[in-house]
Amino acid sequence: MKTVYNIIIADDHKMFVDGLRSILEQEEDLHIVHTTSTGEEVLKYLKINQNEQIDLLITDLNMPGMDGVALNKNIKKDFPGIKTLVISMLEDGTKIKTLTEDAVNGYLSKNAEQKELLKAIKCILSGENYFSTHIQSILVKTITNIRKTSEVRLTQREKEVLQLIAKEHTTQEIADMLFLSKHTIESYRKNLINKLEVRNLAGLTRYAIEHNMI
Amino acid sequence: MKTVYNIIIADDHKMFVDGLRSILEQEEDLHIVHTTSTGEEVLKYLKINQNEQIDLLITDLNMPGMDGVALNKNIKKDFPGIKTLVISMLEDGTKIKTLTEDAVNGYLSKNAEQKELLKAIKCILSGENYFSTHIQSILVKTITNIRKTSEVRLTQREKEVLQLIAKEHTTQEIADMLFLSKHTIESYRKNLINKLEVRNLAGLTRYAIEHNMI
DNA sequence: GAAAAACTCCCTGAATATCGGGCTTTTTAA
DNA sequence: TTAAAAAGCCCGATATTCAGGGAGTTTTTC
Repeated sequence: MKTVYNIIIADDHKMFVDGLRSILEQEEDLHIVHTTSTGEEVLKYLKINQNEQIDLLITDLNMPGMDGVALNKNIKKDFPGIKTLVISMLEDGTKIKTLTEDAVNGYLSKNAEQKELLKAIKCILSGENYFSTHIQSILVKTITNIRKTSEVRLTQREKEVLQLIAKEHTTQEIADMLFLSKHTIESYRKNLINKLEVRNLAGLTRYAIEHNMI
Repeated sequence: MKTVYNIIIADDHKMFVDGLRSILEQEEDLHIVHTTSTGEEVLKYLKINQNEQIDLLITDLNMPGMDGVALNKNIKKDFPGIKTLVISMLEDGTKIKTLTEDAVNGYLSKNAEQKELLKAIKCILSGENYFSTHIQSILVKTITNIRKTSEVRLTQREKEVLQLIAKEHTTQEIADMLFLSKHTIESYRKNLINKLEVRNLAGLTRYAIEHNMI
């Protein structure tokens, strides 16, 4: 008896999907049943074709609308039987971390070789997870880094004030906006400078932008 | 007589190269003679194999080391007979503009269809340039936008000062670094605030970051 | 229910930034 | 080539930020 695995591909870069298809079509036991360019379409397809047995979803990370992270989460919630392999341009540690927490089965960079792609797919279909040593090291780095930076967690109020500071508002203005004394805002400002280990307003602004708070 | 066109592909995403190859291999008149993952390799290959007639270079925009923009420029300088087609993930208006100024023959987004890819290649090989209407509109938008923002062009000195300001340096420090009076730096600061139409240090920092000057 | 964290407010002096001027030199364009 | 514009430079007055404290109230967390 010959097993054929059913695969769905989600990627808004059609050229990439075409490439992926031509690679997978060379394998006799891999069958692409559907390709979409958004995460929403995948879920819609699965809901309509519940009778169809899908084994693997290969998805891009960055897509318009529902991205790979959200899609993976939804899949694992509603269709836990489907394995997921995320393939991405970038090696975004935070997103990889979230994906692993959501039980993704593998992560591959788009600069991986054809050989590695097939290896990952085979690996996942046989029940194991696949993460290259490189991805693993990124994951570890991210987790340890998060642990380090999570010590400087800001409170809601602090975030609020920081945002307004970065938006060029003066202390007095912020005080008026939040119905607080200007002394209070000055305290926040001081605390933020301490907590974030910056020297001045420029540092605060940079922090705010880098943590996309504006 | 049957013409076969020789093509070189440069992209650090091997999976994409594989996909591209399998698409192009279906065409009888297209022949991939070489694939590389960096721009430097392309130039090296061309220098060594001068006798070989290359018709088209298909290159990614974002690559480690020499990127697509620099590669295109070098190709057009040293091997003006070779047509170039840049394929990129992102639709970066500024880079597209630079590319057109450097006589690139076509620009394609990676989310283009297989059909469009072949159309673009055929178009370029027949002597025309290929830019989709979408890319054209981005180009126009970028150019008009540049014209708009070019009114607030900063001098070299201003950029230098702005950078240092955004890096949390105080006026005195910057003055020391640039061997200028602190009053001078204060003037720059003032002028920058005027020119960039911001209110304070936070605005300057944001501008610097948004125009990736740090 | 106690301890910790968050939130609020206040003070002072020193440092720094901001604003409104004006001046000379270099570059650009009519 | 010669004005006009831009770049580079400086000053003083005022406003704001920064650093160092202290201290009471409310909310979370254990």
